[in-house]
Amino acid sequence: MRLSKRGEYGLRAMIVLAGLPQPGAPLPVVQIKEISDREKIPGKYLEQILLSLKNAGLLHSKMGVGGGYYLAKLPSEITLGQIFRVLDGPLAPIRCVSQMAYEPCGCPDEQTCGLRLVMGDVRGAISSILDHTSLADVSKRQEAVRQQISKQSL
Amino acid sequence: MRLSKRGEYGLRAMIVLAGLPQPGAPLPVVQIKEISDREKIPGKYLEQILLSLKNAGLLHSKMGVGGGYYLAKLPSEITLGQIFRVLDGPLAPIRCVSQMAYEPCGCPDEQTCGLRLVMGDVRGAISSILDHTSLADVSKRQEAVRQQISKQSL
DNA sequence: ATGAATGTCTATCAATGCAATAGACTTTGT
DNA sequence: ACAAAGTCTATTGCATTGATAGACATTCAT
Repeated sequence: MRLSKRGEYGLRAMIVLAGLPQPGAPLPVVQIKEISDREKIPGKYLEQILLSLKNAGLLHSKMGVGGGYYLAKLPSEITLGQIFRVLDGPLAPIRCVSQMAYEPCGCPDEQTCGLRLVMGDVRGAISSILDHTSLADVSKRQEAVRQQISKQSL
Repeated sequence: MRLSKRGEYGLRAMIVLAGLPQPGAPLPVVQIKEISDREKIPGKYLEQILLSLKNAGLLHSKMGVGGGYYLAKLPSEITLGQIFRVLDGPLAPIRCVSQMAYEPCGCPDEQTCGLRLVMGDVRGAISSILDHTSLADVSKRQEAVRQQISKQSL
């Protein structure tokens, strides 16, 4: 049940983009290099990943001096599920329970297939997290943890 | 978030083993060929899979004429999580949230890493299903669905 | 207009893992 | 002794993954 490096890097990058201290301007534009340094991700690889995310409509970019990437929507409007699907495909562990990419699996009877019943639950559980957690939720949660920690250290 | 064929075949096979109509004898012994025919799994591949499951202590076997495989414990004592881990490794999407195979992931601060917080939830959700669903639970559920269906057809 | 800074695009590569196949070997029952 | 099962190890083809490379396009400052 593994998240690929592609997916991992992409999610990390989007979380950084969403969490960066916003300068007065409405659009915090960040360069690839800034993100790859911060998160220790190979720059050239991250390049491809951000490009995919851009082509999927989750990021916008600006070329040239002072350019970089910025979120295409508000952090509260981008879910981790959207990001994941762009980079790693369907959430479902097995295609016959996928909502976005269903395909029959050839078992004798799909309706009563035990594996399918359980994997349907798993897909649902994963989706209920990733499709209902936005980048804004992640930032909030990080902040909450930070406060928790500073409270304990008193 | 994909289940490998190995994992899929192994889970299917174990579910079959657990669900087979039990002849009077305490141990329903089933041959590889029987399972591979029923579930349309390449026989030689299934062989390796069942062997792994045996070496992991989830199956027992009997060689020679009239031999085959049978569950090493009661269906209620074998969880899908156990089977999954033997064939596909840790449940966690990312190693830094794995209970069985933890490894640091090198992010700046693990405690406040947004990705880690969310993937921890995902791991928990998957585990709460697979580690709390036994082969007996699967059989019960299949039976329930069958009854549901026959009720509707009236 | 020029040049530097940035993103865009496509190709390529090595390594790995996956799915499957093959075949020789061992044990057991009759 | 033979046939029916599981055991074990090697091999193979193929796709995917993670990464690197380099030529190209756009933008801005001067």
